[in-house]
Amino acid sequence: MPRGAEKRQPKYQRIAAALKDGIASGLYGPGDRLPGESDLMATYGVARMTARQAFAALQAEGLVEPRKGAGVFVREFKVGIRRRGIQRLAVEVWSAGGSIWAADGTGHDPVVEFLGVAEEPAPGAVAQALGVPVGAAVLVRRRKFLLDGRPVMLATSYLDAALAAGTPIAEPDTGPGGVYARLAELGRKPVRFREEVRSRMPAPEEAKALALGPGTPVVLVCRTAFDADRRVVEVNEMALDSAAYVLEYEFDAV
Amino acid sequence: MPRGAEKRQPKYQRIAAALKDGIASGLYGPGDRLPGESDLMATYGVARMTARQAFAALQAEGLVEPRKGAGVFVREFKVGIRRRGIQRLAVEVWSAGGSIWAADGTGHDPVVEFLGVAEEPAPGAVAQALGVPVGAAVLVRRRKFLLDGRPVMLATSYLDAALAAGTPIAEPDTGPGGVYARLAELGRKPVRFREEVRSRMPAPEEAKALALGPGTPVVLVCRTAFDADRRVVEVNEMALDSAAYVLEYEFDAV
DNA sequence: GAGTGGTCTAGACCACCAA
DNA sequence: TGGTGGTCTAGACCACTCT
Repeated sequence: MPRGAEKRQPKYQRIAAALKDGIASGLYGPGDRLPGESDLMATYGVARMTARQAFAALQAEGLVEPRKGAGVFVREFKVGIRRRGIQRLAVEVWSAGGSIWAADGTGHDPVVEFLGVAEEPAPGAVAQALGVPVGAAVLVRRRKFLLDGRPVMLATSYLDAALAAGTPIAEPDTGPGGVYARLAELGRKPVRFREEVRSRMPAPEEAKALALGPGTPVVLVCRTAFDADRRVVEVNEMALDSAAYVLEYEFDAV
Repeated sequence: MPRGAEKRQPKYQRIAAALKDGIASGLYGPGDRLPGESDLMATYGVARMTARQAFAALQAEGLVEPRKGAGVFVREFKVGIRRRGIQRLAVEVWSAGGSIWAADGTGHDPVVEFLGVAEEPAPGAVAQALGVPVGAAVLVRRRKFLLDGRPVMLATSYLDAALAAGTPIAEPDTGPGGVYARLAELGRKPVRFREEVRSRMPAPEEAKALALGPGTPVVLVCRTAFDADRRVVEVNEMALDSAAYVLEYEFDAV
């Protein structure tokens, strides 16, 4: 084999690969502390910035998490919330006054932190979906969901202000069955839903609000609710901690 | 207010924020070149590593993309593929010999790069789902999908080898309607699907195979296909370029 | 108080790209 | 060929955590 043809790989990548092996092999388990920067400097005979680059590569993959003053630790993944996209929105769930979350099978409901409700001018895409003029007032409800004290989702719900103003929908607590039950009482019962799912890296504000470690993407779910006349009654934009969620959609082939 | 209480923000974050403003305001549009490292050093009077840290922060958000020898450029997002999770798997699509992708509305089918088919011992989770003993031979089909020459998805399909071996399913080209049409001919027609959706940062191999820039997550879709007896006939694990895809699920509330 | 990671400096050599 | 980003060194001071 040709001499010196394969050896070209940056030092920091070799160090990162070695650490990754240690994680994969179980030498370092979830929550364990990895060798520190000075350990790597001594072990591999490199400068500190090189050791830091190795850690940066692992952070970018979301495998490790540095803690100031303590060390670098193997990520512990949160318990997955299994979000059953279709069953959870079945009419009987919310029409019976139940929480949509009960269908998610976590065993216990999350804490909802209410961040506010307000009338605001509609963003372009939302206005178009709701069928109101761009800039028209829409009711905006913002909430944060926490499970075991950890934030897992941010949700922003948009409704036609002409429809929802003055109803319990504009209150912090919308009552049993939530917004959908109230919409049904207003004669605008949601009968069909569309969820669009995307993913990207979080903006710094999102990372802070969800307490995301480096290398953790957010999953964006945009749900549109339709009534029997195919009119849009709600648009709900959610940002989920990708380390906390599995989205499940189960359906028949016809 | 307390003196000196607010001014504490690292230089590299201030520089990153200034660049981000430039992107948000349209000063730097998609594909534009940003000021280089030496520009930042001169403009802000910082060392090179500090300027690089600022760029690293933007890369982690997936906003910019460095090109060796050329500069740092604002990311251009790919055209979104709208993947209609439910309609695309309707029986009539593949039973008529059509491509599942035709329902995705991109206007043109992707190129499929066949990476191989083989019998391999089943990974634990797959074996359990397929109802075969752990380590039993399963048929594994690996493919890469490209749109306009760019890779957008990796797919690994698992089937019971006892069922699929010796059939067109074990061939590179499975014929009109694909694997599902062949399963139907074998009396194991898929009638129900479950898709589980996750997201995380890619491993280096995935990033390379999908030509992902830094700061681009992958969306993982694990599809399980059931026949009329609720037996699992296929498990398909897919890794999607999150910058190329929007997943859509539309369903009734009952 | 000792050790950790966070930030920052001031240099260096290299491979790659564009003019 | 000149400028770009990629890698790397050898120091420095700081805030924080742990004990």
